[in-house]
Formats: sequence, C-alpha cells, structure tokens
Amino acid sequence: MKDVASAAGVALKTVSRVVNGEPGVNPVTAERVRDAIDRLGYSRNESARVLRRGRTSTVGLVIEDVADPFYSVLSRAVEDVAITHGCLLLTGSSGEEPDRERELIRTFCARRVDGLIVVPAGGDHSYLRPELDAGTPAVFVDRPPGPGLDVDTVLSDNAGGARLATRHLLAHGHRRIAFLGDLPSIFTAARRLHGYRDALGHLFDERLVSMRPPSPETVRADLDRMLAFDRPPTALFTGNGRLTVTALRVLGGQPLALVGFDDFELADLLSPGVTVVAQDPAGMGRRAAELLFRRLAGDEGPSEHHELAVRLIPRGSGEQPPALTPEPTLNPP
Amino acid sequence: MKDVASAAGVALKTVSRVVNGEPGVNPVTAERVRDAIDRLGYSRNESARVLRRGRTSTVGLVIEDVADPFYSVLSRAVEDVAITHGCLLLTGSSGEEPDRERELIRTFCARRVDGLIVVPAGGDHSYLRPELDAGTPAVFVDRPPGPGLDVDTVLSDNAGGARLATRHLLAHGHRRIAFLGDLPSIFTAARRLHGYRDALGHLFDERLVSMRPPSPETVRADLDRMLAFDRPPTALFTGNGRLTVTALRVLGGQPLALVGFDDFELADLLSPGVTVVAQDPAGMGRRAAELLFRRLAGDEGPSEHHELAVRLIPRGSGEQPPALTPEPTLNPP
DNA sequence: TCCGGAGTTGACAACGTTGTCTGTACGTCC
DNA sequence: GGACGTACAGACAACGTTGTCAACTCCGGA
Repeated sequence: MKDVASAAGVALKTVSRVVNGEPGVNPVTAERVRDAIDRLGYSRNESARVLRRGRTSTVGLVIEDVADPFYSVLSRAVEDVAITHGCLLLTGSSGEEPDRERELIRTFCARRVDGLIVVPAGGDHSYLRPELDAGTPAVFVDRPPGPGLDVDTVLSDNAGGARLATRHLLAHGHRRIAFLGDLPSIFTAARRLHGYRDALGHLFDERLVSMRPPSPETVRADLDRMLAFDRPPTALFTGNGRLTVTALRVLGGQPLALVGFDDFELADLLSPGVTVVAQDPAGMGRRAAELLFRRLAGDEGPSEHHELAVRLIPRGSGEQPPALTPEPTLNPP
Repeated sequence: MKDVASAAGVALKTVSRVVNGEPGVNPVTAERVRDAIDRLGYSRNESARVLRRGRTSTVGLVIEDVADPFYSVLSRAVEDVAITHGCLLLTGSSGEEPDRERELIRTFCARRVDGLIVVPAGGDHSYLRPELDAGTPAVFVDRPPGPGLDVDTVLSDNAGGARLATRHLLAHGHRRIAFLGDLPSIFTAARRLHGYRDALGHLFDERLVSMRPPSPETVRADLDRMLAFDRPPTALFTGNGRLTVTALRVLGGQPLALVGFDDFELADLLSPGVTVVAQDPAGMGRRAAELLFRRLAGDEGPSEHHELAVRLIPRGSGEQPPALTPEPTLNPP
C-alpha cells in the first residue's frame, strides 16, 4: 500500500480510502490510485486489516468428518450462507475425538473467528466460556453442548423421528423390533433410543437393543445373536446412516423389515428400497448459520433452541410384514 | 499479552518467549508467566503474529462442491495432511463457476494463505501468475490449469481408466458400447472420451456418444434415443459418478451392461453390483497436500505432474453378456 | 580487583492497515 | 473583506505480535 501511495503520489490514507470505497476522495485522485493498484498488482493484506479492525470475517465450523455426507452437506449449507455475508469458512473435522475438537476450537479462537458453529464430540465445553464471554457467539448443531453452557442450538427431532420409525413398523404388524444404535453417550443416539422405547411401550425388550460403535463385526455379532432368540426380531430400526448401510451389508437378504435413521443416496435404488427417517442436514446448516449471523449482527436475545422436523420416507423395506415366525404360538394368552 | 506481562511483572518480550517456547527464559519466570496466562485466559492473537511473521500457516482449498463425496473425501485427506504441518484449511466450493473460483482464490490470497490446492473450474488461470511469482505455491488437482501456467498437478489416469472400462466391456462380448460423459470442455470428460474412443478403435460410433451436463432428463433422452437405434447399444460406460447413478435410475432394470467411472458407496449392494473404475480421491488429496508442503518447505525443483492409477472393480453390472439383439443378423458378413 | 562470557531480561522498532485529528484550498454568505 | 462551511488530503498513532539489539547480573578465572 505504501508503494501504491508513492506510485500514485498520494498519502497512505488516501489509498486506504480508495481501497475501502470511503467517500471524500476526488474522483481524479481515486482513478490515479486505482491505476497504481492495477499496475503494481496490489491486494490488501487482510491480516493487517483484521489486526486493526478486530473482525476477521471468518467463521469456524467444527464437524465430525467432512467426508461423511451428512456433514459435508451441512458444511456446504453453512458455506453458502457465510458467503452471502462476505465471510470465509474455516472447517475442521474432529473425528469424534473431544481433544481434537477442543484443539480445533482453540485454534479457531486464536485466529479470532467471528463466530463458531460446532457439532460437538466431547461432553464438556466449559472451556468455551471465556470466548463466549468475550463476545464470540457459538451455535451448536446436531447435538447440544455439555452442561452449564447456554448457547443457541439447532437439533433434529431425534426422539420424534425414532417414534415415527418404530410406530411405522408397529403399524405394519411388527412386535419384535430390534434397535441398533451408537453409544448412548452420544446425544442423538440416546434420544433415538428414547423415542424407540417410548413408541414400543410394554413391547420394549432390552435384549433387542444394542448400542455400541458401529463396525461390520459388531453389527454382525449383534444381529446373529438376536436372530437366534426364541422370539427373534422381525424388524430392525437402525440408529444412523452408517449403521443402516452396515446392517444392509450384513443382512444380505434376510427377511427383516428395516427402517433407518438418516437418508442416504441410492436408498431408493436398492431392492427393496430402504425406508428411512430423513433429517435435513442442509436445513440444519442453513439454520445454524443464519442464527449465527443474526448474533453477529447484534441480536442479544435469549438463546434459541431450534428443533427441525424429520420425515419418514417409505420405500419398501419398512413396509414388509413380519416374516412367519413361531412368535404368536410360543406365547399363548 | 500486555496484560499478561504486567500481571507477571515481566516485559512483553518475555511473555512472547514463553508463549513460543523460545529458549533463554528462567524456568521460574516462565512458570510465573504461564500462571498469569492461565489466570487471564490469554490466547495469542494469530492475526498479529501473521502480520509480523508473514506466514499464516493456512492453506486454501478450492473444490467444486464439498457436498460431493469425491471432493469431501479429497478435502478430508488434505485436511489430515495439513494438520500434521500445523496448518489450518480454508475450503471453498466453486460450484463449477469460473467466477466464483476466481473470487475464492482472490479472497484466499488476500488472506495470505501459504499455499493453494485447486480443482479448477475455469480454463484460464493467468490471474494466478502474480501470486505464483510472489512465492505462493499452488497445486492443481483432478484437472490441469489453463494454458501457460506451469504448476504441479495431481491427476487421475482418466484415459487409461476409460480404456480399462471399455476393454472390459469388449472382453465380455459387447460391440455396441455407449458413452455418456460431461461436457467435453471439462478436462476429465475429454480424457475419458479419448480413452473410450481409443479402446474401441474402428468400433467407435459417434451416435453412441453424448457429452452434456448430466440431468435425469438429458440422460433419459439420450438413452431412449440410443436404445431405439437399429443396432442399439448393449452396454453403457458412464463418465462420472453422478451420471452412473442417474443412468441407473433411468434404466431401472433394462438389460444393459454398465461400467461407471468413479466408485460410490453402495455400488456393491445394488443388484447387480455396479462395476466401476475407481479413482482414489483420498490419495489425490494426500499427494497434492504433500506436494504443496514440500514446496512450502523450500523445494524449488521443476514442476511435477503426478498421475494416479485407477482400478476396475468388477461387481456384476459390467460382466453381463450382451442381451440378445438382432445385431448379428442385421449385419451379415 | 578486573575481565570475559553465559544466562536472562527488556526496550524499541517494525509488520500493513485504519481511525482520529489536523491542515489546506476554495467557495459562499453576510 | 472577513467569517465560515465544505471537500479533500495527509500526519500520526494504534492494533498485538516478534526480531534485533542492548543491558544487566552473576560466576569463574586471571
């Protein structure tokens, strides 16, 4: 900028004014400055600008894994909103590790992001307190923050979705409905278990529930075990997209009705099509980003807690009737 | 930092030394400083640090769309490499629009990223020249830059992969093999067309080729037209993942052998499984990032051009023999 | 007693911007 | 003719770091 100033024969401040489109510059002078800028290929140093002004026009996004379609769609939605506000997006994958999450947030804060959007992996976010008090707003998405932190949240109706799925299977005649979920320490998994249990009422049987990190081995073991029961499940409700896909691979044609939480590409092309409870990751990202930018614009209202609706998409796998099992005869009234 | 200094009763510079782990500080003093840091919840202002040191420890990544699995996997690989170098990743989606690509790169450069990784959308990148000359290295991934720019590239063996796919179908008895690709102005689409044509030799028939932006409508129209020919295609080679999926939807059980470029989740679960030529997006991201960090470490060697191998994964759809068609009888020797 | 050197510590400038304030020229109004 | 307002331009400090260099203390050796 100094070079531009001397090239144009004006003071530093005049160049600054031209670059920022501030009023009060003679059009002739401004033109001369713009010439010099083009000639020298000058571009403003944002670091210095940020240092001086205190705002970075940057938003930090912490998700579990960009490579997961759910989060990459959410991520894109956030980016699209950010761009309309002239903001750049810093993205980091926590890989479901609280330490990496914290490290990412620390790094983002050190770089003075204007705001944070977080899909939390850890259960304790008290370390965010100083940042929040310092005026850096945060929005939690998909899962709420640890206890004691009163921030905006955008969640899915997990329990409601699970109820929907379970009732759907009940309505198609199933009474023995298994549930595979992730660790109950994960908020969404716990909420979905709750909805499932709620919908089942007295039909709930804890032997038909398994909550652990999904892997082909664990899913296979769980399903094998359950299917060997006297009264095996006739339907399966899977608690997230990865589990649904893994279960499909493991089942390989077993006559088990299936409803999965989370929609996924090609669910309609499998045979039968896979009935799912679809969340709206793009909607969540958009909502969270809009909320964040409202905060950045000065909205000081009480923290907001949004819950986005989910919808059941019947495609075949969830509408199959119970396979013939000895169940009714085993349990005469 | 000033506050920390006065709280600990030392000079600014001493705090700086402690924060940066520089030697030559009395352990007792250092401890006192660390205490003060914890007490005040101080964290270094990276903007100021960047301004002073000239390096941002930031890398810019421009892709077409984070929400596309190919790019989100690539993106994650880049992030993983960046993190081992203590770098943060700025990501932006160009949406295949040259203007947005340019705008993103301009923004990244204004923020003084240390380096750029670009999946180019546009065909002209001469605007990058000043940045490159100024010492900001760039690596182009998936597609090369426009003419006249001599930078590192990491590409897939597109032509080889297309040859592989086409020969695979030929080997299974097909002689009428259709090709659906994206616009030939897109580098990868053109290379794949080239490989397809090369493998077909005199069997090439331009009426079996359609190259335009994929949408359900265009794909349906193209396939309907081709299947109505006297000698319709018995096999289809789709030039990218989106086209493969769209074609699968449109075909809905038509007896057409199929090989697709790009692997995708669940390709194995469809029936028949979808035979694909798989690229290695994670490998591309990793390779590009490693290359970039080598440049950042001072490697001044001539520009490198990596081509990653692809592999054919037979799953069923590409091994189907030609359906019975009048072809042989229509064309007696 | 003096000197040299190692081990610490601090003062100060600089990075490239922008906010504040001051200065100058010119035109207008009384 | 003088006071005043407007439009424009520039000087200077400040943002929060870090690199440079100088200074101070303490110790052992001459």
